[in-house]
Amino acid sequence: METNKQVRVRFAPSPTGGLHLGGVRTVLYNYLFARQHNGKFILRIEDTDQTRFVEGAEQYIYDCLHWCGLTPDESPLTGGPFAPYRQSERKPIYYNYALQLVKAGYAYYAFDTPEELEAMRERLKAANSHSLQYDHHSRMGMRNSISLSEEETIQLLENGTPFVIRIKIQPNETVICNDLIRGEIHFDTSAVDDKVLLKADGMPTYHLAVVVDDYLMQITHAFRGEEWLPSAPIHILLWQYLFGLDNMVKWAHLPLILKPDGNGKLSKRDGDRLGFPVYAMNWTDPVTGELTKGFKETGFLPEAFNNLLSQLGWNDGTEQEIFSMSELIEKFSLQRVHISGAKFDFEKAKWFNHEWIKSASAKRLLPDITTLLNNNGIDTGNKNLFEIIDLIKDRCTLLTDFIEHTRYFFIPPKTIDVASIAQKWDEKKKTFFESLIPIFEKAEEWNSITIETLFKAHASTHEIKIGELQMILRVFLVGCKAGPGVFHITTILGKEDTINRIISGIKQL
RNA sequence: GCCGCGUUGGUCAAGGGGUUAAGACGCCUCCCUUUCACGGAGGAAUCACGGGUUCGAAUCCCGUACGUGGUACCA
Repeated sequence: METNKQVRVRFAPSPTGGLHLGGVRTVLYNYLFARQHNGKFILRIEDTDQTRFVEGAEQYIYDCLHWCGLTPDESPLTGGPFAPYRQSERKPIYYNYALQLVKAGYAYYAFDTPEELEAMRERLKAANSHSLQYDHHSRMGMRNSISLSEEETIQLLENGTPFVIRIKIQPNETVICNDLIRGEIHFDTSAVDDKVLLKADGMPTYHLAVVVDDYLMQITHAFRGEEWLPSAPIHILLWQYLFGLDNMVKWAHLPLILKPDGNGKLSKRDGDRLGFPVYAMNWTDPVTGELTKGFKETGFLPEAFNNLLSQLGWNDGTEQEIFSMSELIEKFSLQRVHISGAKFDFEKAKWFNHEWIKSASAKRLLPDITTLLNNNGIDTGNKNLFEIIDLIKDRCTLLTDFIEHTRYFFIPPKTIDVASIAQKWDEKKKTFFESLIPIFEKAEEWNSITIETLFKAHASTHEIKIGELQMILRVFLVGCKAGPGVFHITTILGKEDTINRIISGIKQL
């Protein structure tokens, strides 16, 4: 074990649109691990499938990582010592390695057309074969450099016949994946198929590209979703054939994030169906124009998003659930990453956000809230938003809740909830409020304590219980029975606004 | 079908031979507040099943069931 090697980890997404929360969690774990070990976090773009190119998808990934604060040390954007970091720009590299494998007898040319492959599967299905794979059973019946004579192969190659390069899997061998999270996993190569390594367009498949690039970019640890586990033997064999097992990355397969109801991997569709975001940020499909909501726009704080993601598959063994980024960097450990998948619970996700909003300073929240309110037609210019945020943040689970909870500070209620106070309203109370106005007008100081004192003194001279009066005042000011202490509200509203709303309220009853 | 992985309340989970099987979310009750929250105090609810091993199993072993991932010239 080369313990002195600098830790280098990578996130290698395919830019096909949207960034799933599971992807962000993979980024997070990579990032935490890199920071904890003073290593490097690399972003590599796996764009080898040219048929799946999506406009803007790569930029979107940068935007998401930026919002989350999980920015890579090396990427196509920032560059780095192992550039290029976009696989489409590394195309020639892979061909040479594929060729090397063919020469060594670990891979071979295959000339089968998609139709022939389909026919093969049909044939195997009809024969009741328990494997429908292109493998040691079936490859002799196909058109490839193993089944064909050398002359035929050369002829086909010289004729420019389209070909792929497939790995040649030897049956009856055991490949062991030593997973950092799950321990030893054994695979019998008899059940592994001859996967395509190099496609007919000269691009590598994922299998070849990860191995080659992880080696070339000196990656030390490879974290990826559990869905990759079945193809691990291919990658391990490739490492063995190309670069040696001693140089191989250490693998860690992360548990899946499952849909809340039923079972299966959480997908964008589940979010649409159940009404919660799955992507980090809003994503608009450039072709269909369809918008998929993101956590950011739903009103999540990036601190909360990272925090909740960190707990979806890991905990530190104590009762602590709220972690700052620096705590996570300090405490994260692969040993405590779970083995089994977790169903995503949006209620719990919101709880995390609520906790972060409650403990956030008004200063931290101010820029986000200002933008949010302004975008929603609320002019915050003449009021102390700082103070308002402090007053109401406890009742905001999502950032977007600030709209509803701050609106009445800026905009007088058009109508008030008459029904909630109508029964308590009588001539005596009307007189009380009418005579309250000149008292307020004459008030020299306008703060929560003096207003309350004035109000209560006036109530006692009228011999009315203050409770009901406060409720009425609240509805006059806010429009409904909600919000923080009513005298705090009058303070922020100011004398003029308070009096105007009382006058307006009396008129509506 | 075949191969891999998994299974502690509704959900997230701690616990890895002896525990009254933590805690959190959600739900319910009460207190605080003549509002809504926040906060506080309680409550209901769990080791998939069957065999072993053991004085003793949620914990170790083997089966079974169920779930899930893969089985593309997608990643």
